[in-house]
Amino acid sequence: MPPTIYDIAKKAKVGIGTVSRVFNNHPSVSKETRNRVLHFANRMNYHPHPYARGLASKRTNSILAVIPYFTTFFFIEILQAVQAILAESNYDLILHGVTHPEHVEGMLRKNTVRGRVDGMLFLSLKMPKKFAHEYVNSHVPVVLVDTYHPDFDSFTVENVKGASIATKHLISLGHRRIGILNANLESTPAQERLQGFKSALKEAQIPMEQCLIKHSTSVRLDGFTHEDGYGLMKQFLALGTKKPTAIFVTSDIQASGALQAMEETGIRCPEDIALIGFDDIELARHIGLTTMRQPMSEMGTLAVQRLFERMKNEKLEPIFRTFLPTLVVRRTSELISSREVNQQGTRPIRTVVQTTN
Amino acid sequence: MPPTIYDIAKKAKVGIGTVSRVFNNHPSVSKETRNRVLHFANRMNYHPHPYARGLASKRTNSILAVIPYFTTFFFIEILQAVQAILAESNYDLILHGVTHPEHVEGMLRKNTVRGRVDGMLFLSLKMPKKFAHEYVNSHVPVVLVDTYHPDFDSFTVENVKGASIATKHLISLGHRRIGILNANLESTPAQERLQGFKSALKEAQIPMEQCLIKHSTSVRLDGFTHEDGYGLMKQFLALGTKKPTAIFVTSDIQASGALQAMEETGIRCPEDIALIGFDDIELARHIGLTTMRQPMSEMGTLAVQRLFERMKNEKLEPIFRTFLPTLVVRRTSELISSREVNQQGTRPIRTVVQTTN
DNA sequence: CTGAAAGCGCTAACAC
DNA sequence: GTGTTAGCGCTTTCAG
Repeated sequence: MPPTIYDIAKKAKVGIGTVSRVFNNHPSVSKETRNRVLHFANRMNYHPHPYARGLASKRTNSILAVIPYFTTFFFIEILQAVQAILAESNYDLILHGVTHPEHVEGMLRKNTVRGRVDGMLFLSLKMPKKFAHEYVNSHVPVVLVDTYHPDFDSFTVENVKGASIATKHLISLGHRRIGILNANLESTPAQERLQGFKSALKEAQIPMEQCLIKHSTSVRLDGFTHEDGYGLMKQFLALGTKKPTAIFVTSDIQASGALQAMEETGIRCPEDIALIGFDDIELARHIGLTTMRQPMSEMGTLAVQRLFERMKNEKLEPIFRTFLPTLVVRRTSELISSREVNQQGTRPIRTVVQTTN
Repeated sequence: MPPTIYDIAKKAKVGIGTVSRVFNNHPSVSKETRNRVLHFANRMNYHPHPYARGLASKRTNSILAVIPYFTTFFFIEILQAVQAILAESNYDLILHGVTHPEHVEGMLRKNTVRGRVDGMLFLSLKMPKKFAHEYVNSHVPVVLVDTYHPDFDSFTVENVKGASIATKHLISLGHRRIGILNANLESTPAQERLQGFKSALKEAQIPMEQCLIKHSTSVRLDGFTHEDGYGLMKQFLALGTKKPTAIFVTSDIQASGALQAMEETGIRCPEDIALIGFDDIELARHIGLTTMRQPMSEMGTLAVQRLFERMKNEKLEPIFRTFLPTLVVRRTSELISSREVNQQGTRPIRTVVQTTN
């Protein structure tokens, strides 16, 4: 049986209250008694029981991260940043990957309303109305990432602008027949990226062609998958002479599928069709994919920091912070004419990060 | 203030014990009262407080996963399987990525000894002696994954055999000058894979050449990184005529770096140098890398299942289960002579999984 | 500065 | 079957 506060109180010849104060860094403990308590606590290897503490104090020292599908790179990279900060602050990270959107509500009720955690990071999912209301009233600290709700702090990516920058990049390379390989239009990012794509074309006065606009109808991961990229690219390649010369693909993972389809068909990239992705997951670097980098690590960091602030200060006005993706130029959008050639006649993979305004 | 067991007991005109029994599926509650309780509980949106429950019952309904470096694909894929099972069973997953091995002890003490969790999954880290002893004595359920200790259930990969199979695959393709691009030899998997490599060469009576054996000295992720693969491959390529015709790379992520180095230098794969990796992370499929597949999902699943068993039944004898990696043949080890060529003159990416004995 | 006492919300005997 | 009661280990007044 691990020692309790009583055991160490007895040894140190003090009341349990004093022991408690010591472990909560309460100022009104004499240095002397404090040291004595610490001494015995240490000797007996005492550690406060988190649940007892949680029950009595209503603080749990842990936060909940709710993410869709546990597996995606995007979330992994965000959570990595989150976890780093939490570890420093002695907080636990509880992770809930929701597979079916309809599971969200039950999970929320169980975990947040009943003092399971001190705060919640809610990523990429629609916050149910019912809960939005309840959280605001009951002061449960919530921070949203990659999703928006007026009543909460939100950290989101500027998908529209990002898509527009991506498209303009292709235009600046001289492309005029530009396609978009999109995910499922049910998802907000997919909608926004389509919008950015269209606006860029419009601005450049390039007419839109319906056959160059393709999107996934798959529900799995909202179509942000290798397979969807592969399949849709096959459709593009079947277009014959009406093929685009460049394509904006709405995620790196789809782009990797698209590249595979091209390789199989003998269509070269960027010579025949240039490609630009979205996300800048690690994979993008490995396959030399030009893409729009989302500042995942930064978003994760800022989101937790904000959550901590909110946990300290009940009533902060919600802030809405937005991140602009950055253009990262790699091989799949190299300008053919200016391409560097080395001794062996091959192209080096290199990464150029451009700061966009 | 959320309703407590007292609130709903009052409404339902029963004692709190009865309410408690209802929520713990205790058999001795009449169907009638049970329904009445449930009715009011539902109406008042009652949910038991996890911490109060944990304090009183000594069960927390959550398990801890301790992993090194939060980011690696290998762990992500294992945890994905873990999380899937936990979600079904209504358990919470608490995640601790340890960045510095010396942090392990403090973390362990804080979380497991004091009833923070019901059980622990311990991945890829050395279990400190002190704790091994303590856990066994205090009956804390622990299951190890990708690491071994005689006192606990362990699920590990047969690195030696896997490496041997990989090497034999290259030999069977006709290669005789075979190199190994290894991670940091400090790490156990690196040692074991080197051992398997050597034994396969020996068995085939191929003399070993020191210049074909290279390993990382980097500490970051024990050298299992893209950068290390890139750097070491550059060294191989500098070997000139003494270059190997095939290389066993000890992880997919290193192989991706190696491939990049080859591309930059104009060395073709598999024509000039064939490659085989280890892991079969998602990336491997995307870049057409032949590799040894580790059954990560299966390991994760079996590990939690075993953990659950152990949580139910205090005193089980530790089991030691081992997984044999499977050869997955893709483009980087294609047999040049028998390669399929399609109309466009390009090679299709295809995956062949071979069952090995 | 410190001890005593009253809970936090629930579980688990123990009676009836 | 069901109510009652004593904790689980800690925090937090309230006195002194």
